[in-house]
Amino acid sequence: MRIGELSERTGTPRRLLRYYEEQELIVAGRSPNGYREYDERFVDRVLQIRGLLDAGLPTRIIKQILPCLDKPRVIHFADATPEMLATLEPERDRMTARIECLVRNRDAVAEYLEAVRNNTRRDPDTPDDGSTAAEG
DNA sequence: ATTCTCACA
DNA sequence: TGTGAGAA
Repeated sequence: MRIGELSERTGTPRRLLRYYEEQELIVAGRSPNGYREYDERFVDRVLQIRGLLDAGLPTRIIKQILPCLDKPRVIHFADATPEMLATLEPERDRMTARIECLVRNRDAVAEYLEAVRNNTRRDPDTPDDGSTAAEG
């Protein structure tokens, strides 16, 4: 498939797909006319990249771990340099911290929503004549 | 349609 | 990290 189709199927702007290629996150084949050619598995690959990026990982790190994620069943221990592991561990901790932060905020929002629901059980369309100022 | 590069937030 | 514009 060409870049347009991959773009639609991954919800990723074409511009961004080329950017990922420039960052060496993906490598596209080329048609005789110079157009990029992608095969089916790039759909999942791009989705995974988006996920890692969204988790806060820099492209530089993703580039390193992507080959390992590509073949989850057979991890290439030889590629796991001490330097790479040293880089990855802080990233793992950052992800953990991010998750905890999200959980806190989700709970805070949920609590707010709950409180608001309890206070606004009247229909918003109903004119307010002030008779409901004090409740409960 | 697709490609590239330069510049910028 | 991601986008816009111009040109081919």
